[in-house]
Formats: sequence, C-alpha cells, structure tokens
Amino acid sequence: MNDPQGPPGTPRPQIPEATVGRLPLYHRALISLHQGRNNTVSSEQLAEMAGVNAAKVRKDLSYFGTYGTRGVGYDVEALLGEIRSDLGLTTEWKCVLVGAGNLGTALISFAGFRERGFHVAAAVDVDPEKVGTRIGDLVVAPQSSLEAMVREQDIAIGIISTIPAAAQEVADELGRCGVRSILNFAPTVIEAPEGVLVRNVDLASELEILAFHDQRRSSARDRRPAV
Amino acid sequence: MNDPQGPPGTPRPQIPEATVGRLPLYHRALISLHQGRNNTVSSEQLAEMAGVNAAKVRKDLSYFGTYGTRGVGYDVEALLGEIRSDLGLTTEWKCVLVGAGNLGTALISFAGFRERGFHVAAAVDVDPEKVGTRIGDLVVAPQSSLEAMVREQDIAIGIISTIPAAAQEVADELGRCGVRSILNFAPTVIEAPEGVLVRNVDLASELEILAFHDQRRSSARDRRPAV
DNA sequence: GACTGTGAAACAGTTCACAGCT
DNA sequence: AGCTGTGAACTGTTTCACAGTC
Repeated sequence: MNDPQGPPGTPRPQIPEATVGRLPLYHRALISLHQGRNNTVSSEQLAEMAGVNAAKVRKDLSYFGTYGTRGVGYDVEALLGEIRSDLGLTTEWKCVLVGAGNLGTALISFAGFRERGFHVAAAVDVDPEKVGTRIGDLVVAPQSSLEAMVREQDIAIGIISTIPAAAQEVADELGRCGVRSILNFAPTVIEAPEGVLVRNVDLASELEILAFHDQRRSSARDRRPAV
Repeated sequence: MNDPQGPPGTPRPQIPEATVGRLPLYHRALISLHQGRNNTVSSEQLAEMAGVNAAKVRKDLSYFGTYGTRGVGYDVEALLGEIRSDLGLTTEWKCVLVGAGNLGTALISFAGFRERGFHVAAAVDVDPEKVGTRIGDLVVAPQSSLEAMVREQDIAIGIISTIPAAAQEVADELGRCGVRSILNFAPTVIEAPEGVLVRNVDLASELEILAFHDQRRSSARDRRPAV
C-alpha cells in the first residue's frame, strides 16, 4: 500500500499527460458525488460519470496514491481532496484577459471559471473605445497597464483573446511580466516564452475536425449505397 | 508513388486521430503560404509554422497522397486543396447554436467560424427574455422551434452552450432532428446520440490543466530551494 | 463476492534514419 | 545537395486479466 508521494523532499512521480487531461473530468464527477452525499464510489461508477472506462480510472487514480479500498471503492471525500489539491484548486487563481472583444467579454463573465476558482482579476485592450467599458465588476484597462496590473495583483495566468496577429507579442509581454501560464484563444501558433506553459484552444479547429469526420462518414455511405 | 485514395470505390485509409487533429494547423499555415504567393514549402518550414516537427508533417501528409517532390518540397496549392477538401471546407457548413447566453452570443459572432466556412444559421434559447434578441443578423428563436429550423435549413452541426443540466437533453434532441455533429461547450459529459459525433470543449478544464502544471513547477522549486 | 491496484500485452503515436527521387 | 516518403525503433497510452484485500 504505497503512497507515491513518499516522504517530504521526494520528487513526486511524473503523471502521464493523458491522465492530467482527465483529472478535470474526475474532479467534476467527484464534486457531484460529494454534493449527493456519497461516501464511496466504484471505478465503474466514476468511469460512467467521467465518460471513460473503469480500467482507465483505476490506472489514473493509482498515480496519486491509494484512495480506494478493495471490495468497497474509493473514498469520495479523500479523493476529491487529493484531486483538488493536485489541480491546485485550493487557492484562487488570478487571471488577466488580453483582448476584450466578443469572445473575451464572454470569457470574463463565464461562470465556469469562477466556480472552479479562476478569477479574471484584470482585463486590457488596445482599443481606446473599449478601455473604460464595464464588464460585470471589471473595468477594461489600457493594454499599456498590463505589466503594472500583473505585478501588483500577482497574476499567474494570462488569457489571450486578441486577433491572431497580436497574439505572439502579447504572449511575450505576459512572459516578461512573470505570468507562468497562458491560455490562448487566438487562432495562431504561438511560441511559448521561456518558462511559460501555453495551451491553445482553437474553436474553429474543433468544427473542422467535426467536419472532417462527418464528411468521411457521408462519403463512406456514398461508396456503399445499398445498406 | 502511390495515391492512398485509390480508384473510386476503394475505402480510403484510416487517418490516425492525432493526424486529424493537426490538419487545421496545416490548413492555417498553407492558407498563409498561399496568400504569400509561395509555390512550394518544405516539411521543415511547414512544421515551424504549425508548431510541430518536420517528421510529423511528413508522416501526416503521406496519409493523404503524394503532394511533395523530393529535393523540392510540397506544392502549396495542391496540398491546400487536398486538405481543404479533406476537412470538408469546400462547402459552407450550417450550424445551430443552442443557448444564447454570454458564451453563445460570442460564438455566434465569432469571426473565426465564418472565415473557415462555418455559418451559425440559427440560434435558439429556452429563456423567453432572450427570444427575439438580435445578434448580428440573427434573431434568437424559441427552443421549441429547434427541430423545424434544423430540418428546414438542413443544418449539420449543433453547438451547445447551455447550462450543464440541459446539455444531454439538447444533445438528444439534436440527434433526433438529424444533426450529425455536436460541439459541446457545456461543462458536463454527454452521451453521444446514435450516429452523432460529439466533441467537448471544456474551458475551465483548460485552466485546471495549466494550474496543475504550474503548481507542480512551483512545488518542485520549493523542494530544491537552492538553484 | 466485490472491487482495487498493477504487471504485462496490445495498441497508438512519435521520432529516427536513410533509401530514393529531383 | 536537398528534401520527401517510409519502414523500423521507440515512447506513451490503453486495455486486459488477475492477484490481493476487504
């Protein structure tokens, strides 16, 4: 019954990236189980709720230690605590949003961020027309004040929702200000500044991928017309 | 010099899912090369523009046929045409958006969709307050008219931006109306209706994944304070 | 009997390295 | 000489199947 976290000072095991990508799913499922007053959950149930299979759940969870009891299942509360702390959701994360256009504005008031402990504490835009606009309880600041805001408020995460042409420059500046993580919504490849982790969300790509598969399905049908 | 597409009637090769996921990146890069009047591009250049490595580019492109010339590079125009047609971007795709809240509203007017041939042709919401609202040149319709709109306009893609609790029901209804692909922004797992492909975009998860890595980096630093 | 934790097998995806063409 | 196309090696991920525990 080993605890992979081991004694203090021991490097924690590397968690496979595929597993990391599923933690938010488990997290969500566990929140709902916890609210429903469930004390334990089997890998089978958790798998169903997260939309994966039971073997994957067990393998994934085993990287974090032993939260299950054979014959019984996993302890919901303990497991929720572990995953919450792994995901760093025990404290609030401050974010700065760059580019308060349509999408940016929606992101600022997106309930899902706040609920999970991400707070858009500042928003900036290059457009003087947008500066001063109120969005919820936030006022859009000029982009020139980006560095001051990041440093004063100790902001850790940058969200880019500018036009593609501006994204690299914004990323570089965020890096210089000490931001360590960037979520990029601008549909362009950006080179990560030194020491910064960048994740891209490309909305149009998602539709393109759906279109790819749809197109393949329908042309497969065309080739075998008699079904 | 084989052409994997083969004679008509031959099933096309299965394209690895990882490759499909990168097609939008290549597509974007090729558009920009084409606009810049480049006739050819090497795997090295294309890799740089797409943010991947050259071996991957060559492997990926080889699944679609032979668009390169050894010693020279790839024919930009021919390759762009191939990828455009693989992604099904030679015709416009009609989408229906369900849930015209903050995020939904932003998605309707999101330029990236229109630019790549995705047209949000209809939007519905359950909230009577929102029905009748104009967003760009679209008027929000009552959710009860969903089926009629999908069938009349022959809409192929559904975009869900409702609250999580409503998402499964909406997905099921979209399936019944004949929608074949769904892009789900509601932060919940939805079971795909028969014959429908669902992709999930979970915005808060993306931040959680960034937080996970940030947290690991900083606690790694704590454990080895002297650097 | 129920259910976890985990090696081992199977599969998928990436990278290497080089033969083959221009 | 330059660059693609691709088997082969490698790395990462998923699934299997079962020993171990309650």
